[in-house]
Amino acid sequence: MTARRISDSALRRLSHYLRFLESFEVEGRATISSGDLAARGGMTSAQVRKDLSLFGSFGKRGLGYPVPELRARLAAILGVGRRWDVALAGAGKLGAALYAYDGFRRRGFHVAAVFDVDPRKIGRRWGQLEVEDVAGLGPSVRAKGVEIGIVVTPAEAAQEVADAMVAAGITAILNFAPRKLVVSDGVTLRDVNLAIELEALCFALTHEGWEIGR
Amino acid sequence: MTARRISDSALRRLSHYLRFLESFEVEGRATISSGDLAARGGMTSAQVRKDLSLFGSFGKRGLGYPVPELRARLAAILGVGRRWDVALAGAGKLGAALYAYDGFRRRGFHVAAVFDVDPRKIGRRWGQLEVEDVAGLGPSVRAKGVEIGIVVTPAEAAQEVADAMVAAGITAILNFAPRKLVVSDGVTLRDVNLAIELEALCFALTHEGWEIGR
DNA sequence: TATTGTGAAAGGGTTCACAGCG
DNA sequence: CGCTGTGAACCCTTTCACAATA
Repeated sequence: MTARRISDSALRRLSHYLRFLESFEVEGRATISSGDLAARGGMTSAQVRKDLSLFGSFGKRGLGYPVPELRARLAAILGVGRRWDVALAGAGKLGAALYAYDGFRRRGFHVAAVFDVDPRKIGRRWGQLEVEDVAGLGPSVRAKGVEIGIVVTPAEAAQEVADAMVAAGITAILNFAPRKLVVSDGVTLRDVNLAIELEALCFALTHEGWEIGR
Repeated sequence: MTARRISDSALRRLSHYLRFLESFEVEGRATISSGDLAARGGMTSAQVRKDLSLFGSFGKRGLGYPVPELRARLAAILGVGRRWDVALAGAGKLGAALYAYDGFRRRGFHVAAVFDVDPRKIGRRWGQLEVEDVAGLGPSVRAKGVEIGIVVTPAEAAQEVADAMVAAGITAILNFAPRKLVVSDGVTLRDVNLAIELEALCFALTHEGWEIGR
């Protein structure tokens, strides 16, 4: 166990396992085999075992894995057992949708600040929060101890906002703006790019018979 | 050229190349080398050449690629030169954000129908559209010739809605619901899962020093 | 006996390096 | 000479297969 590297696909699978285990736990299952866990998500049993073995051995040979225990270990591995404070940059429709998204809160993510440039939006109340001027992002983020930034600005503003987040000490950014951002080493950046996903669908529709691989 | 398979990562890169080329074209550049194109997105020149070579040879040795021509070829390869009719299932905040998203329209995606189960939402006007009862999804999608479905329902309703879409002849689905969907062979499914992206950020924050691979 | 944990093999994506050509 | 196109090498991920063991 304890490697220094995990592939993006393996990391995504861990998230899936966690969700599957949560539902198995609700169903009252005490143990589960790698095969049953894999079946739930179209993976293979060997893959499940390899993925888990990156972090230790949690199972019993002949029996499988104890469901509540593995669920707890996975949550700890992913780091989702605690509350995480998030800053939203961009008080537009997408920002509002994310803010209202309930699965967010349920997973321990707490929107601690919302920023925008638009004077008509600044000062508006969002639940307990007030939309702040993006100019004050640095001090506000520092004061609130925010660790995760979400960029939901137009493409043009995204890099500038990301820079401000990094300068304020944020080291994990989720970017929804359709533009490639550059961040310094040590900052984790993930992109959700609607255009790319839609173009992949168009490609599939246009090239019947082609396979889109892992 | 003309393979039968492309990796997901290569396909995503093609989308990036297209966007880079569009901006190079606006800047008035006539030709561009694989190195310059790669530099824009942190890729390598060999990767650019390999990706493009899947579909033909578009460059001139010693010179590079003609910008407008390659842009057009890429757009054709991705299938984004035309209008695509899209159906949105879920008239909630996220659906509304996507509906209003301008990059959408600009890329040729046209929301042709919006569906929901909530009687209070059904019948409401969304621009030119009226929110329809999801019970009538099949006939409506068929009548309008919709080819792409976007699922923005709660997790519980997602599979049922996807099934209805497939039954109505849709073969390309973008799923925003945080749940693994099962679709028949021949249907292309892509997921945008906010929980997974956030958990990946938590993992990175929790495991300083770990690298998250491609 | 059923199932894990894991080396070894296979598969496939990326990088290298260079021949080919404008 | 500069840059593309591509076979070969390399590297990483997935799959296989089996010894270990509850």
